[in-house]
Amino acid sequence: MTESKRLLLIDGNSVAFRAFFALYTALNSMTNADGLHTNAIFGFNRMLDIMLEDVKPTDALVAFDAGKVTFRTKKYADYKGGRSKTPPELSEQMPVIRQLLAARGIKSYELKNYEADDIIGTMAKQAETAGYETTIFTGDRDLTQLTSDKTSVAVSKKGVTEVETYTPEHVEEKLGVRPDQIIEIKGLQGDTSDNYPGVTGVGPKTAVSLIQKYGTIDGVYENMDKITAKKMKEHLIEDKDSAFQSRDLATIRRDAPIEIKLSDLTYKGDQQDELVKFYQEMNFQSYLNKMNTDAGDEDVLGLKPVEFTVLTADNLNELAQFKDHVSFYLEMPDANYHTSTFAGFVIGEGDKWFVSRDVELLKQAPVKDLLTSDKVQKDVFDLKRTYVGLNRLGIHLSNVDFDLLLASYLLDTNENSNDLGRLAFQHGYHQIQSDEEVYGKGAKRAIPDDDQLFFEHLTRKGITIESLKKSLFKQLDENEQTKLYRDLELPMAYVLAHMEIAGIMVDTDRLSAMQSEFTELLAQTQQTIFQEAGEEFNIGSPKQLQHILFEKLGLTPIKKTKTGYSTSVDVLEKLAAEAPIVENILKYRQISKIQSTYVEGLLKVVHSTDQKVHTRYLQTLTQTGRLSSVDPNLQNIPIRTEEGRRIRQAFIPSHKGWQIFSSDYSQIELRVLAHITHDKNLQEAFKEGDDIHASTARRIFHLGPDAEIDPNMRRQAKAVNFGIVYGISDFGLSQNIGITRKQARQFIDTYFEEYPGVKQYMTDIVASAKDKGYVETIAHRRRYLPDINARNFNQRSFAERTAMNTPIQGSAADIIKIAMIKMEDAIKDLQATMLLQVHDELIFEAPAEEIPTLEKLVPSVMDSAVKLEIPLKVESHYGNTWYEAK
DNA sequence: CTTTTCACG
DNA sequence: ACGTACGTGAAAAGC
Repeated sequence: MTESKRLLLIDGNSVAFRAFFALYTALNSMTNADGLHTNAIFGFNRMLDIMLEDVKPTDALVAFDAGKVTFRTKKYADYKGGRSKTPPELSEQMPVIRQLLAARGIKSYELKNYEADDIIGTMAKQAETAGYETTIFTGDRDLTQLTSDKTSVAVSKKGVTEVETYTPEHVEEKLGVRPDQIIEIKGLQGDTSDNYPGVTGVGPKTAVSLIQKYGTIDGVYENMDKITAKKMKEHLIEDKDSAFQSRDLATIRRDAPIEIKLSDLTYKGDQQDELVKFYQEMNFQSYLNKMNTDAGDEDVLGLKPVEFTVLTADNLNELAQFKDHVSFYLEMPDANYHTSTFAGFVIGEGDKWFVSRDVELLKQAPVKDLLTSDKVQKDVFDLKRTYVGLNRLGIHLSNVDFDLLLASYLLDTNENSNDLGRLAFQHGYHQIQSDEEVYGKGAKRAIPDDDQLFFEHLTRKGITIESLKKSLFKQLDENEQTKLYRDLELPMAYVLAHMEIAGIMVDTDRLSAMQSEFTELLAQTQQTIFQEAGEEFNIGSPKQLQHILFEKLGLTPIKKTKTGYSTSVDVLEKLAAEAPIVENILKYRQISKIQSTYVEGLLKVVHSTDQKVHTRYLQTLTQTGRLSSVDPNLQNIPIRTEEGRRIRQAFIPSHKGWQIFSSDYSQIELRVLAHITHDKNLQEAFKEGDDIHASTARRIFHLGPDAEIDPNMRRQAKAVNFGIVYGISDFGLSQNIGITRKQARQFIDTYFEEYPGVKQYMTDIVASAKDKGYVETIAHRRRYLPDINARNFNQRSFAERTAMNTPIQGSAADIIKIAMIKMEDAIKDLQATMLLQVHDELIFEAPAEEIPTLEKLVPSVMDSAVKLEIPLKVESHYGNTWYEAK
């Protein structure tokens, strides 16, 4: 060998398929002048770039499937039967992908009666003989059977850029068998997506263990006398033909009658003229100028130049030109905008953009007037962040019309990002880079020193906000989400900003006292555990704990995790009777959790300036419309155990003589369920003011109206009610309350008989989700469920449960948000301040003399937030600390 | 950077 | 037969 040859073999259909779905959300925004969809072509090209860069091939081939009929379908008519057909939006792109390949100097090939796999298998074999290094690129894991010393298989995982590369060692590590044994596994377990059966009752686990033992399917049948499991043996005998046939179907051919030779595969590289023409036809601006041609005036990344003016004290007055409208972006490099430094800002409209690193300028009249004006509309990215940032500079942002981040979140909770550039890309706008690309990531992330670079990026942010406004508003309108945006989420951003800025006072002395107390307790418990274990070890390490419990002390493992035996609470509780050490470990875990996460964690984030914690509510994160809380998370402060609950003693009012006041919705999710299902029986219980879990117990256990409900029945009924809200499964319920799956099934069946409206709703909502692809809340909040029609049972089941749960959890989130907006207005003349929201609960601080007013006012605002078919119920508590407000 | 565990609704 | 409850965030360990 004089020079090394590197061959790149690409599975054209499977990669195109991956590219299409990776950019599925961009489907409608990516079309060329002729209306041709281009997302798969674009994605394919991106993936191609990555592979070419990675492999630097001397030779390359893209193999395509020749059509539906192959030698496999001739042998087995149902092969790949039942597959939903390729979407027309993808089919139309397939021939164009071949044009792309031609322009990029790569040969494509297909062969009648054979699949792309077989072409690749055959070519890879020839290449091996000829001493080539081969890389196969595909979206299909089945091709990993072709790995060898000379051949690796790169499988695209998710998105366009993520790839997992398989070598024989990696295959063995991941699957537990050698590459050549993959077909044996497939023969036994079959393949649902290719639609061949294998052996009944044999799934991946069984198949792998059989092949590990006997090497091949032939080996299995030669050793039938050693197989003791009766049912499995019967199935193996029964399905013997099927096993061999399935293996045959799974086997990629390495001797397909291909008419091309290795020497035909030379990678010629980009055909400049042809490729320019192609990119122009596809409207691929970014690629066009990556090629460094003069076909446009963009830079290497395909970005058109932008113009900006650096704002100074001398040209401030130019801002007076903006009379009706500006886009504004305030750059704060750290995620936490309560403490972040300020890096700069951009403000402007159309082709007039002003930028600066000096945020002090914002305090000057012309800029400040613009931002606070009720006449000039502002468009931003992340209103709450911008509001809090400006508030720190003494500027009260007002009259925001468009928030790109918020609007985008409402349109699709799945495809959302806090990165303006990345989010813009998802909406089909490419004239900006992501922050990650410009600023870097991880430890290297930094605002560039280069003014030109930084200011251009800022300017593009302003332009991006302006450019996407119209289209996103239009989409909100089409989704009937304008009201949700304008009357709910946009006002919500201000309310949350006010709450975050207010913060809640922390009694650090109290926390410090608890810290010493827990340190002592932990030390004691630790010593006891070491004695019981007979050695010292790190109790906080699951790995070391496993060793002590299951190896040294010989306790029985109950549950496995990916890496070993589980030591979680439910496991330890079952083991508690076997050894006293277990109880102590549970105690240690509980205290050390409270100590590290709450006592020490909270002390770390108290602002030294005001002795308060200022959380950030993430308004655009959850899939259901709930808020989440970070830095610190104030939505998971302990309450269920007394030791933990004491943390709440450290949350106190910020003024002397004030109280903490809290109101929570009682059973809001079940009430929402009663409302949206219209179930008569469930509604009746709420209208009568019954104890809902007792009422459910009465029904599912068929008890008379006067019968006593014992606590255990009520507990079980409560679990059933929870299960219903979560999208019930018999397994889940059985696990939760420790009954058999059969009993759980019985409970569920009875529940549905007693509450037929609920049953009907569950059926309908799943059907509707399958039909429309999304579910909605009462305020038209939307959640798309791409997996609702998945062939994979687990993915599909998960999506179905989500379809049942999201309208309930999400509508409850809508309700409390509406209440919060009304609340801010209702208490505006009081000194009382709203501080926290914990999903179904609002927490305030107020002077003691206002408590009687709040006791009437707050519940009335909350229970009248929306009109449902059943009443809402609110309970209130107050005290000197959050702990006492119970 | 991922995994495990555990805190909340 | 599959392998699960729904929605979150933080800490620590161990790669």
